Amino acid sequence: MSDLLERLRGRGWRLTSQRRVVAEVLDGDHVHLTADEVHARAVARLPEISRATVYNTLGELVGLGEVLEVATDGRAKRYDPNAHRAHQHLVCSGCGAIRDVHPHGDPLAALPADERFGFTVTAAEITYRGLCPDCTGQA
Amino acid sequence: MSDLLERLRGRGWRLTSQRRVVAEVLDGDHVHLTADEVHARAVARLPEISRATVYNTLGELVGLGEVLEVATDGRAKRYDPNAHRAHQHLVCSGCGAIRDVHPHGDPLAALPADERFGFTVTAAEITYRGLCPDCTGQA
DNA sequence: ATCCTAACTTGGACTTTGTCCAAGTCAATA
DNA sequence: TATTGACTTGGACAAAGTCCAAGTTAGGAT
Ligand SMILES: [Mn+2]
Ligand SMILES: [Mn+2]
Ligand SMILES: [Zn+2]
Ligand SMILES: [Zn+2]
Repeated sequence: MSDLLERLRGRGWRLTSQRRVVAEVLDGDHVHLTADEVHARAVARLPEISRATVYNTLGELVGLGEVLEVATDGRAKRYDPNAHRAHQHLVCSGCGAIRDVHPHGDPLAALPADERFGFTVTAAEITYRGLCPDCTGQA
Repeated sequence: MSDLLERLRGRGWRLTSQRRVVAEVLDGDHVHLTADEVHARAVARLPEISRATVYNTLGELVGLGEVLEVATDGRAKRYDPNAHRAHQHLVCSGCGAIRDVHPHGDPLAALPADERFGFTVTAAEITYRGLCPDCTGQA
């Protein structure tokens, strides 16, 4: 993730303390934070950072393909820095926990041509749902 | 969908004009309306129906398994009356159009045991993304 | 080292989507 | 047709996100 800052500089970004902090917060490969969670953690390091800047920066990172937007429920979007290895998500219906998972095969291949209705289909996102070990116990 | 009203009566529902109208609006198998779209169409038939009742009724139908909630973007949830035949969704990234699709194979089968992290996995939702015929033209 | 300025950040107003509640209405049973 | 608990209503409230005018600053130019 530290080379993320390099890549951004290469793209002509001004390296502000705000952007640095957002990048730090997103560090790690199994992180799926909401914008407000990113903001809360950013504030811990840089108390005056605003919500607007967090939203702006996340949006820019998504636009550059450095971060993925994940909408597994109808609630707040989650921001996923693991943008460079294709993966899917396993979500606990009890507590909302999210894990990265790697199903085998190409999910696109399962959609036959006569089910594509003339669309140019470019991606398939799979959300697996179930109960995590903790939530399986207390029904 | 007219037997939906029968099923609901069987479950002890009061058959109010509001619920009847919401059921009528949801009639059809390839409909994916937002709550506000349902409300707008319901108002056309029953001008005094409230947003709260539309939300209540949709929530109840989802709870009964008669309607599915679909969250394909980070925007408003869509309500899908096609709850009795398993299917997935193909979404146009340009205009948001949604089609029901039926990929072959069991999507759950693609997730190996060592990628389940102790979860009891019960469902897999696939969102295929691409451009519809109309949007493929004007880049 | 200092200046300059387009790019960036900020707080708050605003929008969209959805929830909640107290008060009023009505469907269904008797 | 009387009763009553289920249902509906409007509006207040909340969560998630967008937008903007005004202020600040990173980084190139001097
Ligand atoms: Mn992920
Ligand atoms: Mn559908
Ligand atoms: Zn859980
Ligand atoms: Zn389209």
